Amino acid sequence: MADATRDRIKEHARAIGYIYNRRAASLRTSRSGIVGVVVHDIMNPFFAEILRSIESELDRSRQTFILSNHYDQLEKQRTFIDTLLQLGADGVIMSPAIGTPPEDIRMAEENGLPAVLIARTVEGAGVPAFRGDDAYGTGLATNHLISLGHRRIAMVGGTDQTSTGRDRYQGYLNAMETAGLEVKPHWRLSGPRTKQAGFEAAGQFLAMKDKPTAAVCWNDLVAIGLMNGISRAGLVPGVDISVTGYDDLEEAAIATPALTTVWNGQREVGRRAARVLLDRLNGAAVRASQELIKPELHVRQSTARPVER
Amino acid sequence: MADATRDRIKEHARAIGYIYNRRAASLRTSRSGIVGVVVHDIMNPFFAEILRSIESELDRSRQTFILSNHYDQLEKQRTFIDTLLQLGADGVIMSPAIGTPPEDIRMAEENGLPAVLIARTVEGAGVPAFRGDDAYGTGLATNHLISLGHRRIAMVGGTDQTSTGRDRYQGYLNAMETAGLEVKPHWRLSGPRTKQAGFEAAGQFLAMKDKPTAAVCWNDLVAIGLMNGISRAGLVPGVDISVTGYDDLEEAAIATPALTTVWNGQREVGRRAARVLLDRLNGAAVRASQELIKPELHVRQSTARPVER
DNA sequence: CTGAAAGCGCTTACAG
DNA sequence: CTGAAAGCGCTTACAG
Repeated sequence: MADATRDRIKEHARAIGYIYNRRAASLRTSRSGIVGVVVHDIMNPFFAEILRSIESELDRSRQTFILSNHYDQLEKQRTFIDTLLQLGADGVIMSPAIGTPPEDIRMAEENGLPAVLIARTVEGAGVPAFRGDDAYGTGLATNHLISLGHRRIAMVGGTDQTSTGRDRYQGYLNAMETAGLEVKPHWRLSGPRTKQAGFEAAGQFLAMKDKPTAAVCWNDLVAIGLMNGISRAGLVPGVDISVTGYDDLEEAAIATPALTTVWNGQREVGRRAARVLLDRLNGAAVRASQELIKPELHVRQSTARPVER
Repeated sequence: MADATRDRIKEHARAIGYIYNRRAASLRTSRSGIVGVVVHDIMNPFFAEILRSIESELDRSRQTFILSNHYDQLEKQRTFIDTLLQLGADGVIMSPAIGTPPEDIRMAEENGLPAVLIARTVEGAGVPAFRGDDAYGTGLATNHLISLGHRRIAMVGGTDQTSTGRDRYQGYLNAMETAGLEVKPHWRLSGPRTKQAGFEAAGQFLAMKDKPTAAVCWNDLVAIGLMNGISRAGLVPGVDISVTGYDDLEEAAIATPALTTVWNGQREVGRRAARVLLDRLNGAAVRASQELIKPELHVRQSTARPVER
């Protein structure tokens, strides 16, 4: 049958309500047109912004994408990868759950499910990874506070269990040490990663002896929560306590006070990850590249010279 | 082959790396284990909370769910429904895009894709719908402000193009009229549905002549944005201007000031929608029921007696 | 160039 | 109870 004829038939078929059966096609061609995306939590605006750019990139190539949260539970992540394998998905973009062994990713790859990592890295996975240069980013924030005259600076939120967590803390440490400033262990309030947790950390922060005059926060959510908690306690964030965020979410600019933060290139991360995966689907060779996107400091109203009262 | 034997073989097969091919199974059984969920914007925390409860409900029945945004574009919604049909999805839970004709939903149903609506209704679609009682909810907020002594009350955000928009405005109108209060048309600032838009609406709000002393907002995002804008202008939300939200997002309680808002039962909406869909998949008959979840007023710090200065 | 047949990996109805 | 065969709806390699 000639192509033109086939096209005409298909067009007519569609008009009268024919539905193309992708399962059958996929069974035959072993191409499903499905790409999986799994992150810690899609409701987190940081991932939400990445997802939006992945979405627009995949849309363009008419790939359907399946989204899932793993909530940092390896088991949930494994179930999802299993599902993708069973559905014959063409690839997966993932922000690996804490503790993901490289074998999990290699297993996917060996079963024909190419993977691309975002936001976090897995040592030895041998697949492309896209994320921001976290150490450099918190360095920017810390140096900014130091240059304003702050000497006692806390780091609020995050965990040492992820590469991102270690890198961000390291950037803060390096900046403090380079400036010859003391770093007290109890100035590290690790844990918080949400607005709620940042809000709750305010009490702990304000109760510290040698109370810091500034806080480098894990992300914008923690920073905004912390600022809310500081306000609730009757102090003025951006005046009494300087606060920096991380990510530069859309929300950072309209917070009160407007948040000084580090732009993390989430659009860029999503776009590039999607493109590399699409390239791989079209037969390009894997390069286990580690692309670091250079963050930028966006100074707004939440940081100022320290006020000694 | 006996069941026990089959099970033993399957178990062994899995152990040595066998991957079950769901496409093949689905082709044969015409059951795919996939449920589609399409909403205006999954990044909106209101939907995010609904999605979380849908997720936990579907997880329990081992259904995979595919998520998509339609951004209120009918074309995107149609493409997604097409995709679901092609993949042989078992059902769809949707918050219909503005202007969705009942035929779109009937088409899905006729092709074996049962639908359940959330948050919005489509007249004549003949499928179950779950949402809050919006008119009642904004009535609660408006009456609360009236009882505090407010006489000039604005309504900020939302659109008349959705059933929800019309219902919420109607609830406000009814409450005002029942109390014998005047409603000026320019007190309705329609449009805003995001934090950003609420923030931008503050200028317009504060510039009104006969400036209202309180604002009933479309949702929590608009309310928080508006409060940020009011703060930025040097006024104190919750003192100079009372503000109510809608939805009672997790964020409402930690906003500054803590937001008085209307709990909208999003968990409940998601849970029930998922259950009814699962029931339908298991052969239960459709009932085109319209379940209204009763909202509740949660009073916090963003509302107080009016201050005439 | 055209058309009929094989086969993707399952499940189920059926013959033995 | 067991095992071989048919068939879901596509695509592709192949014979004519």
